[in-house]
Amino acid sequence: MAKDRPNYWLMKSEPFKYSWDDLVEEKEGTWDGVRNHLAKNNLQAMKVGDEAFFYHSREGLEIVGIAEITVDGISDPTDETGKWAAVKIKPKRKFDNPVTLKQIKAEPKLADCELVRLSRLSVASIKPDEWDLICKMSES
DNA sequence: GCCAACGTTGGC
DNA sequence: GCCAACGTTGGC
Repeated sequence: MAKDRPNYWLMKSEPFKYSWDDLVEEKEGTWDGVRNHLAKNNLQAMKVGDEAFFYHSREGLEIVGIAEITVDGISDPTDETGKWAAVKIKPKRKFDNPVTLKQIKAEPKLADCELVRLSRLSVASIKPDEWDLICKMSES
């Protein structure tokens, strides 16, 4: 348990559509509405216990906290064709200091992460060392 | 509000 | 199967 690290992800949401506070209020939220194949692949690769950064796009442009996957591999309830995937998440920890996109771009080690490279991808994967670094950045 | 990047669609 | 046109997304 201790040595096996979960997978790490980054989930983007527009705060006026679905914000971190909305998730906290709901206690558990379904991450649906994804209509991008790469993002779908990432969603399907998620497992219960994986952790994901919660990122506010368009407004804020910062990672505001960490969510945990509570249910994996469900089909998107908003999709009638049944082709798209979704997961359920719950808030795990809010960052003391949100990590902004500007900070991430200013960090050479994060310059080639999926968030920066594929700015339009709504569900990106995060490497463990990138995860650690961003967590550290949120503490200072 | 603008524009660049990317995905999708449709004509050939 | 290629590629141009178009729509959408997201950073600025």
